[in-house]
Amino acid sequence: MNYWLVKTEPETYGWDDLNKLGQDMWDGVRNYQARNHLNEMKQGDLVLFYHSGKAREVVGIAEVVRESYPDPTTDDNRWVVVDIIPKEALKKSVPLKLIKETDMLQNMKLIKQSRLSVMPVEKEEFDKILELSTH
DNA sequence: GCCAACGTTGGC
DNA sequence: GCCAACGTTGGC
Repeated sequence: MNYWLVKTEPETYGWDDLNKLGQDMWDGVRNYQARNHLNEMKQGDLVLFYHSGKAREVVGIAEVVRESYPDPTTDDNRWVVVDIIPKEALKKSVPLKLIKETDMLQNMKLIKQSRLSVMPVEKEEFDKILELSTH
């Protein structure tokens, strides 16, 4: 199983929106690197759900329930989506600031490549963020 | 509101 | 094929 992180502007589409819908497709990705990561996602993979902009924190965990297929919101066949469901809200969201202050998380693409919207996360990093969310 | 990072576009 | 110009993202 693999681990991922996706970013979204909560004012446009946030964790609450996904929860209201129960399941949704992750559409709108228009960047090759992010697209390639979507293509690598497997059913059952877990996805950290990050709010960018004003919030800047990881708020929940989603699960991939359908692997990549052509993005129905465009005729351009270069782009794909996956379907995800909300799995678990973090007890306490984990702010970017805390991630930056945590030694083990220094190599996260979230820090190193701040514009990337879909990125892989190491299991150790995933577990560490869950740990940070409990206290 | 500013700016760094980085992707895309278009002229040559 | 290179690179300058420009647009967008996202942190500060």
